Amino acid sequence: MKRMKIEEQVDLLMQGADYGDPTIADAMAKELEERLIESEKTGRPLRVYCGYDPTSTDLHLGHTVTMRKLRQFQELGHHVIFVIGSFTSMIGDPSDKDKLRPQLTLEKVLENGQTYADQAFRILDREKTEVVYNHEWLEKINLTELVELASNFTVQQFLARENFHKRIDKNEPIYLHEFFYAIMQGFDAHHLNADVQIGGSDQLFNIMTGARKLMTYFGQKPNIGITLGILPGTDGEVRMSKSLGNHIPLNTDAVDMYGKVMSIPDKAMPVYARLATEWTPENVREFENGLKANSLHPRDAKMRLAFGITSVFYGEKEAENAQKQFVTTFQQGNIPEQIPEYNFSDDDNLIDIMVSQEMVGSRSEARRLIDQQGVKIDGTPVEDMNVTLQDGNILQVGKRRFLRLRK
RNA sequence: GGACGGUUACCCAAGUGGACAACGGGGGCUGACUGUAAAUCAGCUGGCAGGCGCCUUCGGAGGUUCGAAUCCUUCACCGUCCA
Repeated sequence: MKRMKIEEQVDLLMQGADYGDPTIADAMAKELEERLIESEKTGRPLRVYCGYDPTSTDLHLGHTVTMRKLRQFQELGHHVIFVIGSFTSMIGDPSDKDKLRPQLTLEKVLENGQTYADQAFRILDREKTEVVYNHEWLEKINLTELVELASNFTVQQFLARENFHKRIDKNEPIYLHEFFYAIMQGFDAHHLNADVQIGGSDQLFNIMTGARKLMTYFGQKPNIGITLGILPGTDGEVRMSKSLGNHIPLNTDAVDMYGKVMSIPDKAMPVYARLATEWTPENVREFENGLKANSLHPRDAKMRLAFGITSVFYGEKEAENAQKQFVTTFQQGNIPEQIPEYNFSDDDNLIDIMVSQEMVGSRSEARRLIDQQGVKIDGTPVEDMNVTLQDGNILQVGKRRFLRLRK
């Protein structure tokens, strides 16, 4: 990977970038190319950073999109800085309007940050990653400095941002400190003397207007922004998020991850390929073209995708096993090799077991599923909920929940 | 400081005295079909019970009423506008 041609590098590093405006995309790609050339000449690695607000400690696939990008830089020999938004997350970013973020204590933030970073090291090279906390410099800014920083911006610039613009039209509140958010982020870039900043495409404004402007003001070369597309959740529509329940968590197992990827809608496959795999731009293009031309069967494509993503986190062996399980269970409708067992007694009836083994949420739900032919014993739908159970019976609830009954 | 509006189930969002366990959409679940847990179609989606019953739920607490998510009082939180 080390000796890639510059244009190949640019191609790889810009993969998945989304600026919503081709002019910016071209400009950024060009600047990146220049800086890569310069880096190669001088031997100075680029300083690349991405900031994370550790409000949740449970990472999912969506979080890994920017991390993977950092990883690519890392592999090309550049210096990666993992910024934990210890200051910013204490304030809370109100642009996520739907959730009221609790005010976290610094202690809690540091703790979360650590967990966060630990999970991130499934992707990043721990040895080569510098982890920093932005409260270390941001909390030292005094009012005089803040006013000075703020004087680089006009209200109109902020109002031009679509996000704010829309909210004004809809008569929704915009808090003053939301404006500071971009300034703080810009200050991070300045403080770190960053060459490249990674973020989601929702960070375009903060990076372009905030960071680049402030860096220029401080006499630095403005950092290059690589804003990546947003990974949709398993519904294929909206951004992946735990609270929406459409996420693919990292803390799970290979079988589950594989299955979850298989459940995304067909139309989401290209985005996943671009943002969530380790594939080269060439592989991705081939994948997309295959889908478009129908030369690649959608089911096989999705299996390739699921395999590719799962193997990043669990290795090829585990991914292969997950794939095998998937094929036997869902494609062929067989029973998976490994299923939990339960020792029942004569007092247990079917519904009791389903409830106590958490195969269903309530007795009513159990009844409903039986009505719907969704409960099977040894492959036969249960008609009567008072069936006599026998040692060795396989109880199946829905498609995915299995239990071997033992007496 | 003033005027006005909001708070409904996992999410969004109807409902302004009885037919409301509460329209609709999203999500989730089940079934059929298939190309996979995709797409499409159909059903289900508070709990307990299981033959037309009971209990809990519409920001909190009280009240009016035979009867309230709907009216009144009060508290809390949120928002918009004017100053």
